[in-house]
Parts: sequence; structure tokens; C-alpha cells
Amino acid sequence: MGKSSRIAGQDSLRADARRNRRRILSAARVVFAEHGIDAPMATVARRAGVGVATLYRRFPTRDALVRAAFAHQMDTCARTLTEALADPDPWQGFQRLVETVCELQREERGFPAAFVAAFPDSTREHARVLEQAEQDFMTLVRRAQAAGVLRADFHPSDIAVALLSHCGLVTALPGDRAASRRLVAYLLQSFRAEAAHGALPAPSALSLRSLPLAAHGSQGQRSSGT
Amino acid sequence: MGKSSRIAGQDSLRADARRNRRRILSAARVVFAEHGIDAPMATVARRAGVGVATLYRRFPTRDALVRAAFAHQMDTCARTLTEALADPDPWQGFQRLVETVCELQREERGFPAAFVAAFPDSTREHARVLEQAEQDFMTLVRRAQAAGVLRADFHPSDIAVALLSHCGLVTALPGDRAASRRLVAYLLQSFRAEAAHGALPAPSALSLRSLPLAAHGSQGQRSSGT
DNA sequence: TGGCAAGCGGACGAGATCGTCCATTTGACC
DNA sequence: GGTCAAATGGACGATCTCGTCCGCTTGCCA
Repeated sequence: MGKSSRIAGQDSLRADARRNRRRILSAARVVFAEHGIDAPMATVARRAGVGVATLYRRFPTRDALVRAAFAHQMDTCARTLTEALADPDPWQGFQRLVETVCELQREERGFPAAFVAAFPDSTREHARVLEQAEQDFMTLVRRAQAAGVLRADFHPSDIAVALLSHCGLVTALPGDRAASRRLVAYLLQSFRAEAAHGALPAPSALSLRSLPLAAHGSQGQRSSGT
Repeated sequence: MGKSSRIAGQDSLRADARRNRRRILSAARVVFAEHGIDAPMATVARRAGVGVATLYRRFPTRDALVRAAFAHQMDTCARTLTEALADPDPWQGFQRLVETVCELQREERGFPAAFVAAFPDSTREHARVLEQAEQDFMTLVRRAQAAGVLRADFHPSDIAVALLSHCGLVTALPGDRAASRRLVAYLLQSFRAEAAHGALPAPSALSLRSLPLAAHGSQGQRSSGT
């Protein structure tokens, strides 16, 4: 043994192993961007210049690889939410949040698929992060509504509607930045208080946390509550 | 030989063949709805109670099957456009069109995937239909803008943006009618003339017809023109 | 420098899907 | 009813992907 005591952390790896780990993640991002997150594991391994065994040893499932590959982007999302809360201008905070996340989806090929695929998992720790994020987001929404800049009938679940539809758009049209920006602009305008003209249909029952259920429970088709 | 002269049309089939054809299409809709349009061909065949050979003889490629299975829905889209043009109220025509197509995407499981997948093909005849549709749609847009109900900076390509993003949403959340309706409501509100507050980013270069190119040319990432 | 456990990579068997081939059945016309 | 081409269905070979197993290599500590 040696430096670390017992349980192998992620950096108690031998030098070469750590290097390979980084190579794999880098290769995964490239391959996922080119061929989608369903690309063969062997392709990722070849691109990284390692054997499949190495890949599987580091990331036992495709899901683990995907999550690790886009962890940085996920972190950026979370950080942006914190920054949005810190912004003195409630609307600007809200707008920045939506624009930043959508820009991430637009620019990081493969991330949109990962973004959608990431929800259904609900890792213990991941769930806690999401819960916190939901809390923060609701605070952001309430603040913006109190300031009269976000329409009063905006429902927190609408952010999921916006992000998932944008996700679908950039997946269908990878590379078309104009289309993505256009959608974001339309949505943001319709979220502003002064855009509220008619009544909206009932909001979706989904929340950031319940997304996994909604995204998977495909048979029973519950519509909305309330 | 017999009744028909030479080239076998689609209804010069023998009675049993025609019956099987119908069975296959019906089974395909069910299977595609349950498992997506990537479901194994054998599954469709089994469900239809025919052998795979029969399936392949009728529909040589999965694409041909998908297109045939959802031809009816595509026709409905086209018909709705015609009806929209005939509507004396320009806004109601426009609104009905968007709502109807989105409702189709929402209710017909598997159709969204087919909708996106259908574009990249450009069958000779299909291309002509699309061209006509685009003409009609532009007329609809101009009429609504002239009447001052549709915002002046609405660009025809925005309909593709709207439909594709909605497509993505219902694909991610099959069965969540509320989310779908919510998105449609938001988008329609932001398309109305009185919703135009700030300037929009440049529209996408894609049109209904150019969608195939945009959806496939994934590497070179042209953004917008003007 | 030597020893050894961590790390490595490629071969390999299992499982799934594709699309074709061909012997047999069946509908339509005489 | 008889004839024959159209139609059928399932077996089959090819291809692909997965994830594991195992013999060899290499970094690290003494």
C-alpha cells in the first residue's frame, strides 16, 4: 500500500491510471458529441488510446461515463443558479440563468442528451443537489414575481418545459445557433410580466426532482393536477 | 396475370397481401408508440402476425415503414394548413395550425420521432408537398402580419423552431399533456404582435424544405445569415 | 534496484438485430 | 377444379455491441 489508507478515492490512482482516466473523459466528450451518447464504448476507448477493459474498470456503466464526462457542465449549471440568486436585478438573474444553461446545451454537443439522460438516475448525492437547486430556483422565481418582472402565472415547472424543449431543438438541429437563440428569446419574452395577456393552461405536475418519474413513467399518462 | 396491366400499384396487391399490409401498418403504429421508431422490425412483424420477409417485401427499409405508418398524420398536418388558409380570421387560422400539429405530436406516440425523421429524406413527391406547404404557410404568415395580429419580426423559420422544440418536449415527457399545452401557449403568446417588446436575435436559416440539410449537416455549424 | 500489486489491453463468448433465401402455401383466373 | 404466379414465414449467416477474463506490463515503495 502506501499514501492512502484504504478506500480508493478518485485520486489515489496510480499516475498512469489517473492520466488514462482524464484521457477517457476527454475522448468521451468528443465521441458523444459526434455520435451521441449511444456511441459504442469501444469507440471511446479507441479514441482515448486505451483498451476497453480500462474503460470499463474506470466507468462500469455507460451512465457513469456520461455523468462523469458532463459533470463539469452540470456544475456550471448549478453555479449559474447561485450567481443568479446573487444578482441584484431579479430579472437579469433569471434571464442569465436560462440563457447560460441553454448556451451550454447549444455549444456542448452531446450535453443535451446527457442532460435529459441524467435526470432518470437520482443518485443519492445527485438528488440532494437537485433538491437544493429546486429550492434556490423557487426563491429566484418568487423574487422576480414579487418585483413584478416575471409573470405571476409562471410556474416553477415551466423552467423544465423550457429547458427540455430547447434540449430537443438543439438535438434536432445541432449547430443551428440561430434557431436556439431564437427559441430562448421567444420564451424569455413570454415569461416577462408584461407578456401576460391571456390565461395559460394548467402547469405541468413535473418538477426538477420529479423529472425522472415523468420522463420514465411513459405508459400511464397523467396530465396535470390543480 | 390478370386485372392490372404491368406496374404493380399499391392496390393491385392480392387480397391477402393487402390485408397484411394494413395489419403491418397498424402494428407498426402500436410498436413505434411503445418502443420508439427504432424498435426491431421483427417485433412489428410478430405483432402484425406476419413473417419478417413479408414485412421487408412490403417496406424494404425501416424508413419506408415509418413514413407509411404516419402518412395519415402527415396528411392531417397538410390539411390543417389548408384549413388555416381558409379561415377568415388570420390569427385563429395560425393558432389552430400550431395547436393542431402540436396536438398530433402530443397524442400520437411515435409520431414526434417520425416527424423529425421524416424530414431528412426528401422523396421526390414529398419534397413537392413540402414546397407547396411552405408557400401556403408564408401566405398565412404574411396575411396575419398584414392584419397586425402576428408580430412583424416573426420569421417563417420560426414555425420549424416551434414545432421541433415541441417535438423534443413531448419526446422527453411522453404523456405529459400539461407541459406540451403550456409550451404551445407560451409560444403562441410570444408570436402575437402585442408581445413584441424587445428585438429578437436573427432568425434561423432553415426553412421547412431546408430542414433535412440542417438536421444532417451536423459538422459545419453555420449560424444565421440575416 | 527489486518485488509486487495496480494497471493494462485485446481476445472472446453471449446476445441482439438485420436482411436474404427458399421451400411451401394460397388466391385468382380459366 | 386445375394451374400458376403471387405471397408467405421462418431459418440462417453476417454484423455489431457488450462486458469479462486473463496473461503481460509498469509505477511505486522499500
